[in-house]
Amino acid sequence: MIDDHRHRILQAAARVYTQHGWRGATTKRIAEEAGVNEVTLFRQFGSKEALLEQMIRELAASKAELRLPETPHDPERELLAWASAHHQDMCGKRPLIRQLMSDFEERPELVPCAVEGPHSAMNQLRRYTEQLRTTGVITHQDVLPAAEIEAAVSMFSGAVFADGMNRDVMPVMFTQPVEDTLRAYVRIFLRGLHALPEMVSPDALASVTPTLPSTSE
Amino acid sequence: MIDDHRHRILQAAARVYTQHGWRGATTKRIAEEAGVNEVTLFRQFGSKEALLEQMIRELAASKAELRLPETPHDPERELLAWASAHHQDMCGKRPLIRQLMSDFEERPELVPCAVEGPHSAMNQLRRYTEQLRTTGVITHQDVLPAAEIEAAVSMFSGAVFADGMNRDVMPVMFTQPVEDTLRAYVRIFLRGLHALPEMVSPDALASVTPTLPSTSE
DNA sequence: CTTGCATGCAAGTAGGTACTTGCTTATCCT
DNA sequence: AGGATAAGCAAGTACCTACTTGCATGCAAG
Repeated sequence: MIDDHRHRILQAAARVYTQHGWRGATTKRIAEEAGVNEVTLFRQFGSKEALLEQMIRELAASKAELRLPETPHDPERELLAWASAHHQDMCGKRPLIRQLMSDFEERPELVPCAVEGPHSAMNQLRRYTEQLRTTGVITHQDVLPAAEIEAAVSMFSGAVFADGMNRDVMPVMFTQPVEDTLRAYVRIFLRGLHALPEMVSPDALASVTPTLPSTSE
Repeated sequence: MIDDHRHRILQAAARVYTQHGWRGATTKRIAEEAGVNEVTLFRQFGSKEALLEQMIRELAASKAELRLPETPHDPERELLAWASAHHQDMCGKRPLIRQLMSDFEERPELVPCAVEGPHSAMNQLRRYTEQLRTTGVITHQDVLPAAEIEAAVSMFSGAVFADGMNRDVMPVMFTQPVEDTLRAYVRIFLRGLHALPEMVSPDALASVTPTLPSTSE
């Protein structure tokens, strides 16, 4: 019974915080939303700050349930699944994320727990990409600097993040449906890594030119 | 004198709003920050809402002063300049943008004016990319669907946005310095459009294989 | 010189905020 | 049956919030 109350209060706090932010999430509103007396809230959590912090920690801990395979088999399909899962997860949490980011200025202690989810997601992508390199899916590794691989990873995950965060408010900037867009992101990512068949087959290519530097610096 | 006061109040409002958000930007704080009496603020602007709205409209109107050339000459250099300018512009407004995005839930009327800047920036990039296509810098146009070009544009600008917004709170996710990262984004973008020399020269390529579909659908 | 006008200052209004206290009621465990 | 525990309710505290009012001051144009 008591756990049930705590749970309901935490859920109510999440809804109210998501809509109105830290300052707008008044104890009165949260109590009404949870259908409990305002005093109960203080008896259970001690203070508004403690309540909101616990709620945020719990919500931030939940992340998209998707593991990229240890060894890549079908990169396009697997990366699309990764992108879709995280895009969807982020769309669900979008208003919460927006409120959180605005609170970073006043409550920097929120940063670490808010950042944990995206961080682990990106590390998964990093490891997967490393596997692409070691298993030879990425051709021309010799001329592709490691920094550029790293940048491709952050570019890809950054684009997924930006799409999820901004699509609702800037429809003119995201003209294609989500799934098509993500598919294209995956292809551009892979092509950026030389992990997609280029306009000529790798075998034929090797016989034509030895190795051509890809940079023009 | 009176315009000077209005200006100082607007600037103070921007600073306070940036730090504390809409609810935290109290008239008392703004007046203190501006060094004027709180009553002056009401006599000049009528209400807190009117003041903040005007301030946001003015700030959102200012955007990075950089025009991509009508006809591309050195895409890598020009796109890097574009990305750098907008990244820097966004870093300057980062706390403001974060607050704005959190207010979208409660004050949707802010959306249009907040979105105007990024929108015009992306349209510039769109036009420039179209020029890349029509002037033939983008090879293999025949096999590159228009939707994928559009996705590349939103991927590139999304990545620049995500980098500018998140780099400060997630240093582990952005390991390389800004300038290097943006340069890599540009290269991956161009490679994604087949606008960078591939591992084999286009001439040699044409003689080896006729045209190979690039998609695996 | 005096008539406006923008400002400062002190005070007040009406409501909201987090949080507390004292008391009553319902429930569960032994 | 009895005693601990958690909940509800009404009221109150001390402070903050946007916003108003009345009055005194300074300054600039007629």
